Amino acid sequence: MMAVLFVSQRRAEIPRLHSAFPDVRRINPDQARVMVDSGDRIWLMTDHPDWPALSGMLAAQEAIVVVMSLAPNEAEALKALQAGARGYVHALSPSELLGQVALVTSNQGVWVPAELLSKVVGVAFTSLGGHESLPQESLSALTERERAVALAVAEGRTNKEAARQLDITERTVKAHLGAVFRKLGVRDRMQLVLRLAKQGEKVA
Amino acid sequence: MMAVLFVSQRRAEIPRLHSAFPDVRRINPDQARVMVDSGDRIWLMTDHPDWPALSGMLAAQEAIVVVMSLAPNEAEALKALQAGARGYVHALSPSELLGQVALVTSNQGVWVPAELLSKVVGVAFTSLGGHESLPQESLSALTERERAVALAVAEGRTNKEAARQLDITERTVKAHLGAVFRKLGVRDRMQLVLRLAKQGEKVA
DNA sequence: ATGAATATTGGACCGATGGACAAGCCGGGA
DNA sequence: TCCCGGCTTGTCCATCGGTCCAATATTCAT
Repeated sequence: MMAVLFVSQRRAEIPRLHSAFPDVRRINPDQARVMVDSGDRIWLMTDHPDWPALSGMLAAQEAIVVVMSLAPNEAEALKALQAGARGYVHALSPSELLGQVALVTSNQGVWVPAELLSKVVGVAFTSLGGHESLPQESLSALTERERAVALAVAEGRTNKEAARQLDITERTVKAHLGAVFRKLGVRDRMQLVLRLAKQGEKVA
Repeated sequence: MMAVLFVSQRRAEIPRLHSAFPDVRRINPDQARVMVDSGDRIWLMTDHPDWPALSGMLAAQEAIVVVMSLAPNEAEALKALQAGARGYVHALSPSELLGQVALVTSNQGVWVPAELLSKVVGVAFTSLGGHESLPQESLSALTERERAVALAVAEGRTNKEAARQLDITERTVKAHLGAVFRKLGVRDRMQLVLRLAKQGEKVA
């Protein structure tokens, strides 16, 4: 458990990664889906065409994904974070920095190179003006926690993932979700997301 | 050096912050500009009207700023990060969590509550126009039957309902659906409907 | 004709989901 | 102080959803 894995298509290894984490093992992208376990720390190279999908899949399995690029840039950083990665770093960073990244990401933190961070945040900030509160129409009938659960689920998260994000048990997520279904008159999570999507487009 | 400071207008102290950091001292917002030094760790309450400006000033002095709010929300989180804060957290978080936040932010990391993180990153990403694949594009990768099943499921039907509609077995629906998931790189029907919804709004 | 892709179905397996029934904790109001 | 609504967790259980291993038939291209 808690394995440290280096996922890359072409590159066999990264010396500084090994010096920072002697236990690191290298696996192929297509091996990743079956070899990765919850809590594993994944260093994912961007040398595979489908690395965002792979990142999303690994993140969904509650692995801690850090994307490594040989040519870091803003767009790729955002893609990585959107794909569930907890970090985005230059592949040839010093081992001390890699250790720092691991420390941060292992504690619910996000690590992005300082020069990219400001851009990421800036972009997010400037784009917030338009579509801030979309689906609060029917959500107003819900309590705060029910709303939080509903939104998490409507974003495609599983009950387990929603539980982890809200720091409650899966059982509590089910309780809130059941209340949401009852109040909104929908039968399951699919109907919920469709309902919210429909209202979202009405506002927009 | 490396002082831990709690900056708040009204609130005298936060018990859990003290238990996490016994050395923390409380100062007023107007004292902050002169008392803060490089490397200091600042816990900044949002109970002052000009807290974003204050955060920016402290960040410019290379202090590590974590914004604390009694009612965390997406807009405020973005405001905090845009103002140079390294973290944004609920003011009444457990002391263990506060310790984690300090650990992350002290190591170049960014800390945002899990439920807000996805939104912040998501907003940033969608504003960049990072999508390449249009709806026809992704659906064209599917066969005719796969597309029919995908659409039925994306409209909220269960496998059983989709089977009845297409006059095939539920088992066959599962088979096609599995192929759809594999080709589109999604893990389940929720991700599918979200994918199609996202692409749909771009076309519209 | 032979192989590749597609469509269909079966069985089995197991995790995810939603409901039913119960119950403890906490904060605010009567 | 007592009550109530919201938040939290538990167990049990039926169903749904997704995947793996096959199998058969059809079409199309080489």
